Amino acid sequence: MTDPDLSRRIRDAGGRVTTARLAVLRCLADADEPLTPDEVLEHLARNSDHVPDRVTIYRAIDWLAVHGLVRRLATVGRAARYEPVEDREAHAHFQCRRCAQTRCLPAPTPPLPPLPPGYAAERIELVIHGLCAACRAGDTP
Amino acid sequence: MTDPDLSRRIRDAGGRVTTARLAVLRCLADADEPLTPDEVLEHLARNSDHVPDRVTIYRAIDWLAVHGLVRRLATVGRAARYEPVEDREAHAHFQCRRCAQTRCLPAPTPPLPPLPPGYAAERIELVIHGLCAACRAGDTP
DNA sequence: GTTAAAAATGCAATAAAATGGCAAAAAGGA
DNA sequence: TCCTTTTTGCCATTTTATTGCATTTTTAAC
Repeated sequence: MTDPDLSRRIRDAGGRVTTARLAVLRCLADADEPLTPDEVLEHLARNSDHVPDRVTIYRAIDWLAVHGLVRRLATVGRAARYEPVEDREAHAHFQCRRCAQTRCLPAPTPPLPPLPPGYAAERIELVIHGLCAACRAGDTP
Repeated sequence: MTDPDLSRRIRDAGGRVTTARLAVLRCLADADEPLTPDEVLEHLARNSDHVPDRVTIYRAIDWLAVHGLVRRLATVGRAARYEPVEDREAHAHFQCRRCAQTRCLPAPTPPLPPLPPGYAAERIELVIHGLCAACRAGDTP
């Protein structure tokens, strides 16, 4: 997705197109796995000249999440992870219990189970826990 | 599950049966939804005379998790949530995006999607995101 | 292009959740 | 009961995230 496209998405969501928002969205869109705010910061520190403050990253991600351009995932690790909301959708996430790596897996969304009365479902997430290839190759289970 | 049963599970896992471990396991087993370490502490503070230190709770939960008596869930909120590992298994979790309440839902475990080579799946978790009845009843979406 | 209002950012301080080190206390077998 | 090992409590520290406020940037109007 090109920068003008991303800018447009931000403007359509009713916000100002700022360097930070664009850079964060760009970063998440380019990454092939969900990132933590700190990972986003690292990426920007490596690939941009002007690196936004950590707080700005948090606020940009939060704004993007509230406006539906980005999604916060359920994670087992300590830090939150975010991925861009795109069309490809319908995928699951694998989480390594050793290194906390999180990656996307192609998988159909399972059917929605019945909810208690009054509850409203908005999204369904499938998390596969286990060991990634690298961690399984290394010793200690 | 009775206390002797829980003690037995701890001893069988190869650890000492301590007040803290027993109390934490008891607390998680009695709760009808997954709890955070702080919630466990609150429960114990209300229902016991000797309240273990917060750090002890963390360590007890961790020990129970490492030894398979308790399970850490994937959460969207900041704090980790744990549930006891029992037989009833095969259930999903609903997470309210407003109040962060997490509750168990009866739901079949979906089929395991194909993993990249070298990856090993150990558990599959289904998280339903949405609004609980209470939060939906209250105003602002 | 200026300019002014509104929105976003940077910085410092603070909060929340979790972890590490170490001496004191408790478990469990002899 | 005594001894060894494991666990606990307390304090300090780390990691992750949030808040307040002055300054800067964005954007729309001129």
